[in-house]
Amino acid sequence: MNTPADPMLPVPEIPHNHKQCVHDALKMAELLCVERGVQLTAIRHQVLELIWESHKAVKAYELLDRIRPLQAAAKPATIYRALDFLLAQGLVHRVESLNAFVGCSCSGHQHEQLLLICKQCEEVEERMAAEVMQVLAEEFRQAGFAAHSKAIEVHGLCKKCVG
Amino acid sequence: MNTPADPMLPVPEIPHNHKQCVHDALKMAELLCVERGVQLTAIRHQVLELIWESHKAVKAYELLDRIRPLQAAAKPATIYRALDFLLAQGLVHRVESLNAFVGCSCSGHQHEQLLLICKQCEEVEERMAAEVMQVLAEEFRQAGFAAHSKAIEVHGLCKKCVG
DNA sequence: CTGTTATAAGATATATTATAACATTCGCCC
DNA sequence: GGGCGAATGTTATAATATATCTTATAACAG
Repeated sequence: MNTPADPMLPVPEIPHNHKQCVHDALKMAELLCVERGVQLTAIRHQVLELIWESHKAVKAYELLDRIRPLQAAAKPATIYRALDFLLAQGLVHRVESLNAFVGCSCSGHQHEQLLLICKQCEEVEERMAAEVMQVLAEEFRQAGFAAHSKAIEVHGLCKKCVG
Repeated sequence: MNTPADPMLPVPEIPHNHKQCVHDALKMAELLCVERGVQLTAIRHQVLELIWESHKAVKAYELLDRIRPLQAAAKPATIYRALDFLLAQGLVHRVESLNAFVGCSCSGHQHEQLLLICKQCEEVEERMAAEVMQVLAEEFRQAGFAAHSKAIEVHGLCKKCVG
């Protein structure tokens, strides 16, 4: 079942401490919002926390269901407004191809990202992929195209699921 | 209003003969369907033709409105089924980020594509971008990711609109 | 021509995703 | 504590997509 270690791959995976991971993301979000003078209100914070429950992309109406224990009166607009805010602050990404949302794992920087979306476990890995972005930029230049969007989504099987 | 010619850009644009362009695309579609032993039925042909009316990405319900003069009884499923077929045959692309559809300009080949989506004129340019795909493949290897999807969508301003 | 099988299309209903519009409340500044 | 803008509540509806069941047609063998 297990494939032998690939000599090309660097260090073996550090086991993922998700509690820590979420904690860091939330702390970072709080910090950034203070810095920027915008309000990470209770609802927005809760939505962000719900999104970070896993690394899977999560749907708006799923968030709605999951926030109801905390916000009994929540309506679609409640979620979409929180999402609008979080997207604007770069704290989450919208996964266009899934109509779903995922926490941004490097919220500090404005950046282009590559999103690797696993069809099996549904987790989304975010990568900077500087070289890809650079080659893309050259392609845009050739096409005379002024790119705005900054996310590239690719579906497939992640390392854990491809085994 | 006009920007001077950019010395980096190759030949000036060949004026686009859209009638020819559509004709070619439809002929190619007919040929491929015969080759593959699948049926390009009247509805499917009409939908493909409607999609090719422009190089803009077109919405399913817009197609529905536009096919009604020809197919008075058309319902959402009519369009979605035709689209499913056309997508399966690689004759059109789904633009995930717009929930819209656009004709595939190189239907013959199975291939990876870069879709340059103009925010202003809404046209979609399809490019092979071999080098981009190659660098991406290397990135996937590093991530241990087995990519399935083959389309990359980028929003921005096209050559005509950026001027 | 007729029966058989597979595929396509019609028809209805409903699920899912997202926004509009307007009212109300909250938090902050003065 | 009054005014202002941001945030949230509330209701309604728009836009996108699929499920399911029925009916029709194509293709082909006998």
